[in-house]
Amino acid sequence: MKTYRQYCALARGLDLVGDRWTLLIVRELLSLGECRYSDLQRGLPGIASNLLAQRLREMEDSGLVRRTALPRPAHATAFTLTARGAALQGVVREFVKWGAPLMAADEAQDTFRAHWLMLPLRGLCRDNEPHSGRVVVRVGTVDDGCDITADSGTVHVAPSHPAVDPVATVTGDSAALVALFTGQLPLEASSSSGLLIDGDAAAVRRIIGGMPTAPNESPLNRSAQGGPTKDGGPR
Amino acid sequence: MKTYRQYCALARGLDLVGDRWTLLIVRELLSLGECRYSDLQRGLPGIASNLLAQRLREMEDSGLVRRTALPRPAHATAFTLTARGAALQGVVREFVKWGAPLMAADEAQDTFRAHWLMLPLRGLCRDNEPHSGRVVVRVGTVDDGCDITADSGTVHVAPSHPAVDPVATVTGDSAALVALFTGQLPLEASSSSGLLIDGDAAAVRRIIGGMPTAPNESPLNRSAQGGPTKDGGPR
DNA sequence: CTGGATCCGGGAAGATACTG
DNA sequence: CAGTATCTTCCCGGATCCAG
Repeated sequence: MKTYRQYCALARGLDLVGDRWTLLIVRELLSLGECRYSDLQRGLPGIASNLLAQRLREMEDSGLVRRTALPRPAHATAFTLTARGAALQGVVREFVKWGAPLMAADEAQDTFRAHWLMLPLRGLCRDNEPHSGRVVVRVGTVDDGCDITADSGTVHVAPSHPAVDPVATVTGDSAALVALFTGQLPLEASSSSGLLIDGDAAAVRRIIGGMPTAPNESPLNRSAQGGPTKDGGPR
Repeated sequence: MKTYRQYCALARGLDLVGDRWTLLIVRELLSLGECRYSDLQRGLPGIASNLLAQRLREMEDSGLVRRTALPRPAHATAFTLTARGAALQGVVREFVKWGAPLMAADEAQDTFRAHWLMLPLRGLCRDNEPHSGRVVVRVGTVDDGCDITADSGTVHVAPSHPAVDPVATVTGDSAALVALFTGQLPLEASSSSGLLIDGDAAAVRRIIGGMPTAPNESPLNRSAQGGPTKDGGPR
């Protein structure tokens, strides 16, 4: 992208990550961690192959991404965020918060990947049974999804891992998934709304952020960092 | 911009504000409040006239900007952020924090407007004499700058206003201004660093965030929301 | 004077095919 | 698997012109 040539922190930031697709690449690396080229392609439907290669090169040059060679298979490469790249988390988090209301509109032709829910889910999920032991709930599949681990009050959201055996798996329609985790769709109504809950439904209930949706405010707007938020909400 | 066609809050957010110049227009409206077309042109050096008009139309269509007719002069228009547009403050704030380290590199040919400092300054300034009465320090000029008001512990940063008579005015080299307010340039050294302080230097000292710069962390990285400042946002 | 519209050249993005 | 090559399309940038 052409630089704005403005001595301004916002403009200089946009000089680096304002290009089309760049922030979505950051989303993938922030969610999935270390990625192969083909992982990124799968997580970024619609991107042209040459563009992905070009962006990765630019991001490497500007110190946001690190490229490492994998031992096997041959010609395998891994892409990771540098500390500087990972520092974009705050930007992405605010963007997700701001964009949350846009998820209400259901453009049917939009593609969906279950692992895109990871970033919002990190702010949405709670352990409603802080005195119970470890359970894992999977959203999506092994190939595309995430494992939500609740353990004595803490919650962790990680990419689906084959070695993990979840006690419950939630799959189904994208809009219904969002509605479920934002509390707009009660768990009981899930089966009639394009959602399939396989396994221990109680485990699913345990991790769903239970707060009732205030009018005009999506739960996605809560701080994704947890803790005693003094946040005054969006201004 | 072409939509990403992804059912993801980040992607949908970028569909609306990911276009070139859009977030910089938000910066102007967030800093300055109500703006005329020509105000925006002055604050966005480098933008083509047609592009500014097109962006404003798009932002109006997507509910980020409101256009109102001014009584005089004839055919004068005012552009303002809607609540939804102003809600981008969090995104912009995080972007400014992330971009702060990029201000160290001094690309001499980058243009500079003093009012671009307003957003960072809202997080940077403190009232170091909470028991003193109201003083106003101007950074920049009446035409392009901001008035920093300290009053019994609170700080407000507003666009320069002709009716205001500051007790001190700080002007000078852009990099030196940044260094001064990030605490990297002591006030005493200012005169030899391309900075001109006109008036009551003690008032300037009063509002400068005094913390010594920790290694690897710019003071710009402090939360811009911090403290009990019931900041009502722009305007 | 303010707030645009119009035209055009260059370059970035998009689509697809191909390769070490 | 991880890209490159090539072609097309369309957005951006710069200049100029125009209506109220």
